[in-house]
Amino acid sequence: MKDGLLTDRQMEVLRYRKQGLTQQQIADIISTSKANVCTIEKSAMENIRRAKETLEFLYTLDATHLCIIPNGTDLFEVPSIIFGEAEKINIKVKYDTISLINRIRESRPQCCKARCICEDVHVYITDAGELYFG
Amino acid sequence: MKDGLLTDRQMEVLRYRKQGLTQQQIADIISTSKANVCTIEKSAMENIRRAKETLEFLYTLDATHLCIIPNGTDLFEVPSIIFGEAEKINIKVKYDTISLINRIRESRPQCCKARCICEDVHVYITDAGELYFG
DNA sequence: ACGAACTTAAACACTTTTCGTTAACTCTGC
DNA sequence: GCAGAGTTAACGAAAAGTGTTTAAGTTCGT
Repeated sequence: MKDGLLTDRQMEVLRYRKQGLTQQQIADIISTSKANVCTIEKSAMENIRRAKETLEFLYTLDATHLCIIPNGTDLFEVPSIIFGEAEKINIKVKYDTISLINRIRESRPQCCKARCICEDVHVYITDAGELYFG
Repeated sequence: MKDGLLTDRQMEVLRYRKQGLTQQQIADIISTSKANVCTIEKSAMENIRRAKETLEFLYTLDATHLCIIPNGTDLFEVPSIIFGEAEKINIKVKYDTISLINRIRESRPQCCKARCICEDVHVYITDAGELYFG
C-alpha cells in the first residue's frame, strides 16, 4: 500500500512554501537549485490537479448532467440555476432552496465569500436528484 | 496537460462495472483476459484511493491538529470530542453543536448510519477554527 | 463438488514521471 | 538598470507506473 500522489520531495517543498519561504531559500535548505524547486513545486501542483480531476470522474459516473456555476454568481441565485438545469432534463432535485444553499456553503466553504461564489463550481446532477459539488 | 489519474482502460472498466457487467463480459468486450480486467479495476481503485489521500494532505497543510473520531462513535458525541480537542490547543471552533453535526452528516453521509459513525473519520482543525473532514 | 465471479502473484516489455543540472527568460519594485 | 522571485526549455539517469499473460488461489450459490 502506498501513499498519495505526492513524492516526499514535493511535500517537503509545499510545506516550506506554506511557511512562506522563497524558492531560493528552500533550494538552499534542501541543497539543490531554485529551478529544481520550481519544477518540483509545479509538478506537485499538477499532481494535485490530477487528484481533483480523478475524484470528479467518480461523480460523472453516476451523474447525468453537469452544470457550472460561474465565478461571481450570487449565492442566492445558485438554487434557481440548478433547479432550472435539472428541470431541463426532467429531474427533481432532492433539496429545497435553503438546504441547497447550505449544502454548497458546507461543501465548498472556500468558494463562498459572503454572498459571492468566488470560483467556478461544478455541480453534478444524478438521476436520483442527488448533487455533487466538484 | 494530462487528465486525471485514471487511464483510458481504467475508466472504461469502471464505466462497464457501473453498468453491472461482470469482469468476463468486460474482458470479451475489450478483448483481453478477465484477470487483466481484474488488475485494471484494482489499480483504478488504488488510484482513486491515492487521489483522496493526496487531497487530504492539502488539509494537513493548514491544519494545526488532527483528531480521529473512531468507528462506532455516537454522532451526538462527536461535537464534544472535537470541542475538547480544540480546547486542548486553544482553538475556538467556528461551529456550534448543531451545525457541527450537520457538517459531518453532509460531508460524510456514507459514514453516518442513523446515529452511528460507521467509519473512522479524520477531522482536521485549523488555527482559524475551520474543520475539514478527511 | 462444480462452475462462475473474482483475487492474487510473478514476470515481461513499454511508457511516463521524477529529480537533477545548466542556462536563458519574464516580471516587479527600488 | 538591477537585484530578487519566479518560470521555462532541453537533456540525462533513475525510478515508478501500465498493460498484459500465465497460473494458482479464493468465495459463493446450487
